[in-house]
Amino acid sequence: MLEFAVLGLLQESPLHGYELRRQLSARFGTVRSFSFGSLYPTLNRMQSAGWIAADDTQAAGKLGTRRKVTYRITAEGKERFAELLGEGGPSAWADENFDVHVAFFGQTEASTRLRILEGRRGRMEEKREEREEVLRSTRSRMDDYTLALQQRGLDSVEREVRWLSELIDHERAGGAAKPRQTGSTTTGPTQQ
Amino acid sequence: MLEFAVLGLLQESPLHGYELRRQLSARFGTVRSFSFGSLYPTLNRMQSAGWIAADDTQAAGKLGTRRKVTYRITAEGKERFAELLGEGGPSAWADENFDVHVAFFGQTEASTRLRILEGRRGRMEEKREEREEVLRSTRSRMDDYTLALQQRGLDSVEREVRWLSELIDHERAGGAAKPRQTGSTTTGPTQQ
DNA sequence: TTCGTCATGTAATGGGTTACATGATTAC
DNA sequence: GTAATCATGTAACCCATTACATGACGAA
Repeated sequence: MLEFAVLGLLQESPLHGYELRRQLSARFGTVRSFSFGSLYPTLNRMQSAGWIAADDTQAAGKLGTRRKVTYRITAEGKERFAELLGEGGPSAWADENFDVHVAFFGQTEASTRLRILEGRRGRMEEKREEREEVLRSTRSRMDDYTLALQQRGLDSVEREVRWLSELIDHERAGGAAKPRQTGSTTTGPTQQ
Repeated sequence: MLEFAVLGLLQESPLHGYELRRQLSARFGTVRSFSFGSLYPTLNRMQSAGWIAADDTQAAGKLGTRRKVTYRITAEGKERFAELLGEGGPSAWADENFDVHVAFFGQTEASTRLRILEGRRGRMEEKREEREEVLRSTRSRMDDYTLALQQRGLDSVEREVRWLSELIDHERAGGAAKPRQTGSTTTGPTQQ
């Protein structure tokens, strides 16, 4: 996941670790933001694998002091990224990966985009079913807090299904207009 | 987390591992459901710690064949659970723990409940601010997919803030009526 | 008698975290 | 000159997962 995100960002432009992490939080912060303790070792691994390379054109202000290791993607890295982009199976619509895949949809083939969105929707529909069943069968035994939690859970799954359906419709229509949120987040804040 | 959830469920009634996992998925499935590979070792650890005990009243149908190890909570386990219930600091409103805490709010002190809800809201408000800032500053450079993702992220954070505010209001009012979802999930499905 | 599901467990692995350590650069 | 933040890295650990292995029980 980190690997995929890093390749995607470096595909756009070379970056050093610290800055990379900032972009990571901004772009994928919906999901999580990574710690340096996992970022730097990952960068080293990826370099060993040949997917990225350190730009040794570093400032060299004082002699010997290398700071700011800027990484760029290599040809092999681009290949690897393309491979990951093409991944349209279940792993692509798993919780940990889905958001990152969507973030790179701009570079993903249309058919793969559709597969991922539909796969994700299918999975969310299953989840909705499960949640509905739980609510149906145990509602009476639940206290108010558990109930509130369950309903919120169900609600957010339903919302995701709707959101996905909108995106899918746009895909099928050719993806001309911008897909928008179900709620009107942008127009008026916090009105219910 | 698993530990906390297990103690809470065993507090209600003794259960064996397999059944425990089912309840876990039903009650906390909003967050995640655990695999046996983590459940069973956890049960053994908790038994060693003295928080739970295996009921060896198992069926003994054939001699020597023990199946269905039913666990019950011990006095020490109850103490430990109470300790976890009382935890109202940042760890209680972290993503991984918050839902479980809410699920056990029925057994949590009112003041702790409020602390957790307000702590969570504070954190979500920060997150909202961050997301708004990202949208404000990079909207123009974002493609449609990234934008859709970002807006959905912001929307769900805003929703959580509203949900928390409702719960907090109910807490302050004495918690008489059932706290409800913002959207009308229960009344009419899938109308926006 | 065989298949599905109930039931328990282990081993290897993975993917991250926190805490720690170090030092340069910038702003006051 | 000193504090904040930029910047990189390591080591110990944690909590989970997957894959594997085993076997009882009930139903067709």
